[in-house]
Amino acid sequence: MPELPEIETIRRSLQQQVEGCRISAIDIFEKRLRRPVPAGLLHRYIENFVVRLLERRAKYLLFTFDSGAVLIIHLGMSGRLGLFDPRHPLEKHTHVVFKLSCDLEMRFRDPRRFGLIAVQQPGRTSNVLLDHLGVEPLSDEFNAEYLCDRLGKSMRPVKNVLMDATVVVGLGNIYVSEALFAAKIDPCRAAGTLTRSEVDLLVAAIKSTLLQAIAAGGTTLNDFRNGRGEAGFFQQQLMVYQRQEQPCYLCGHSVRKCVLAGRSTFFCPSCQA
DNA sequence: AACTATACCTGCAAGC
DNA sequence: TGCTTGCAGGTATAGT
Repeated sequence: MPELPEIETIRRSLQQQVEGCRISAIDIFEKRLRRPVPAGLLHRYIENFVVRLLERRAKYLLFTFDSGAVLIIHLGMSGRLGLFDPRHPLEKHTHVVFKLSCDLEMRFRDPRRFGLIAVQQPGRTSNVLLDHLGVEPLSDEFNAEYLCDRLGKSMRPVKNVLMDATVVVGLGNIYVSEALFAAKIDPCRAAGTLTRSEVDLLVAAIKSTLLQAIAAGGTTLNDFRNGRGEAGFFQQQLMVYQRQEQPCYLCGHSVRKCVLAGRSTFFCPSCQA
C-alpha cells in the first residue's frame, strides 16, 4: 500500500518502542512472500539480538541489530507492521511475529503477500535489494540539476521517469500524480521537453507534497495504519488522485484519468496543460 | 539500450 | 443473495 510518507510514518511510530528492544522470539506462519522468508538467518542473526537503529531507505524499513545484521522489511501494496499486546488475537494474514523484550509483539501482516522480509548478514555492505536505488527525494542530492540530468532528452512521459526507482525512490502512484499537479505539469509530457524552471518547480513540489503527507501521518485510502494502528489524514488534501470526473479544486475543470506506466494517472487537463 | 507489459496475490466494490 | 469482473498504493523480470 504504502509510499514514502506512509513508510516514514510507520518508522516514526515504531522507533521509540523498538530501538533498544531485544527480539526474544520470532514466529513464522507463512514463508511465501515476494521472496521466501529467510527463517535460518532470522533465527541466527535477529532472534536474541537488540535493535540499535530503525531507519528508512526508499520504501524499505531497515532495522540494524547489535549482531551487525540488518532486518529489511518491505510492505508491498497491502503490508502492515504494527505493535500489539500479545493477548490481542492474531489477525488473518499475519505472517511473521517478532516478540519483543518490552512485552509487545511487532506483527507483519500482508494479505497480498507482495511484501518481503530479508536479512543482510553481519559485515556485508552490498545488498541486491538496495544497491540499484536512486536518490532520496527529501535529500539535497535530489535537486533540479540532478533531475534535469536524469530527464535528459528522454521521450518517456515524465510520470514514468518519476516512478523509476533508479532515478528517485519512494514516489508511488499517489504522490507522483499529486506532485505533478502541484507543479502544473502534464504527466504525459515527454521528460526531455521540461524547461529548467519547470524542473525547479517539480523538485520543490515533490519535496513539499511528501513533507505535507508525512506531517499528516500518511494517506489512508483503504487500510493504511501506522505502527500504533492509527490512520493518516493526507487523503483529505489529495487534489487529483482518484478524483476523475470531479471538478478541479483550483479551476473547476473536470479531473481526468489516464494510464501511464501501466497505472492509473490523475491530472487536471486545464491546470496541467 | 531503453522502455513497457506482465506477473505475483487477496480483498473489495460494482454490476449483473 | 451470490456470482463474476475489474481494480488496488510495488517491484522484478520477461519481452519488444
